[in-house]
Amino acid sequence: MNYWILKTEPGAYSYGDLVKDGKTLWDGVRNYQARNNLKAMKKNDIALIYHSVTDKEVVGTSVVTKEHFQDPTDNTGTWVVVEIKPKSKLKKTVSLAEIKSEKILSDISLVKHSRLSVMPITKKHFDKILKMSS
DNA sequence: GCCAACGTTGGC
DNA sequence: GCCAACGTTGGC
Repeated sequence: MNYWILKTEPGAYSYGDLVKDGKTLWDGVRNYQARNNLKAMKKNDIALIYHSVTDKEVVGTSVVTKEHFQDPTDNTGTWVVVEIKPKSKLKKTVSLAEIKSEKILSDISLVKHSRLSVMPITKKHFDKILKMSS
């Protein structure tokens, strides 16, 4: 079981949209590192959903329901998607500022590689963020 | 194959 | 709205 963070601009697609849809294809990823992370995602892995730009906070968790396959919005065969469904909304969102203020979270990818849209997170860090959300 | 130019992302 | 960071593109 692995843990991930998926970043999205809530103006484009928010966690609320995911809840409303019940499931979604995480498409439109056009970055090789992010793609490689998508490819490493396994069914039942857990991903935190992070709202970038306007909110800058982690808002909920999701579950991988289908492992990677070709992105239907891409005809070059280069890019892939996974399917996820919502798991649970955080009782309290965890902001980027809060994450940065926690010493053990200060060097996670979310902070260090702010432009990467799909990134792994260790269980320890995942648990810490969940703890901060309750 | 190098690197300058350019476009995009995302925090502030 | 600005700008730093970074990835990609294209000329050489």
